[in-house]
Amino acid sequence: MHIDPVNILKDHDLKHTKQRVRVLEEIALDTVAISQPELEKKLGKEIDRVTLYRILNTYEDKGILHRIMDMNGTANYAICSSSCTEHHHHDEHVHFNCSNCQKIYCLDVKIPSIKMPPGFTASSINTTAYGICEKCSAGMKAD
Amino acid sequence: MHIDPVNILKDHDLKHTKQRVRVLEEIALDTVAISQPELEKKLGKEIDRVTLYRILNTYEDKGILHRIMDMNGTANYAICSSSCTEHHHHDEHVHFNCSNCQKIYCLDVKIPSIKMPPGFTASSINTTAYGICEKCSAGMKAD
DNA sequence: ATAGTAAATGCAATTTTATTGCATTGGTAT
DNA sequence: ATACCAATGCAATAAAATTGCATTTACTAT
Repeated sequence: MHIDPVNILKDHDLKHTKQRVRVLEEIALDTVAISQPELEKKLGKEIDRVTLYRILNTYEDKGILHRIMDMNGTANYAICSSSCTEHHHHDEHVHFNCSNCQKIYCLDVKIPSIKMPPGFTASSINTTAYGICEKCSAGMKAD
Repeated sequence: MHIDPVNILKDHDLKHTKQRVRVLEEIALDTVAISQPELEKKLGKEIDRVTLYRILNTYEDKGILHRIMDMNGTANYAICSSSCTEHHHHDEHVHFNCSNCQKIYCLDVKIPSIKMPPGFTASSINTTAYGICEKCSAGMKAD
């Protein structure tokens, strides 16, 4: 996937700052989602903790990133597919949370449609599988 | 569903204490899951904050409760179906998280089976739908 | 280019949430 | 009834998130 932070910012009417660019760069490095604590560890020297919170929030609001909660309630972030807009996320693919390396993958697998009981109206749906990822099962070496 | 806290404790070799009974009673009151903060609010006068944490953890370990993370990373708890054991949860039904009242329902809907990509081995899977629940759509009055 | 404006950042302070250690209390088996 | 061990409560600490404000930085119009 080709990520151009500068254009992403332009496209969403966000000011171009080095902190914002760095966050996008860092997240684009890997195809798997990265957790907020990891980001903090990597960028902590360059970007203030609070600023990071704020950047992640606006990115999520704007539909640039999507946020996946893992089993422990920590936020993980991945770049949204191009179809995401400010008010509707289309990250309706299956996530995979490795119980060995903790990484969260955005799988190229659609979430099957599910019939809701009468009275319940679903506007979005999220499914995440837990288990061992490909890297960990080959070699079983953590990260 | 018929819940007998005393027997549940016996069945899992847990000591019978009034705090443990109260937690189970409180959770059994409603068919929907209850969040940790809500529990704390309801039981805060009777049970110490720390004790509540510990009780919820042991219940989860023992397979008495299952924990569902909501969109905000807060833990919600519901009584496990009878088939849960200490080392394997069978809460493989769809959850519904109402964006109005925040309640989490355990729907009587099975999670469809999903084929994992090569290399990925799923041991459990979780899907939660977000939207408006039956109570909120009838009347649109929050809790 | 420059100045003006509004927004983004960093820092400090605060709040909320979670965890740990230890003395005391309370169940349970004998 | 007693003794033992686990569970509880309290205090202290740690970790995570939030808020307010002064300063800096990007963009716009001139």
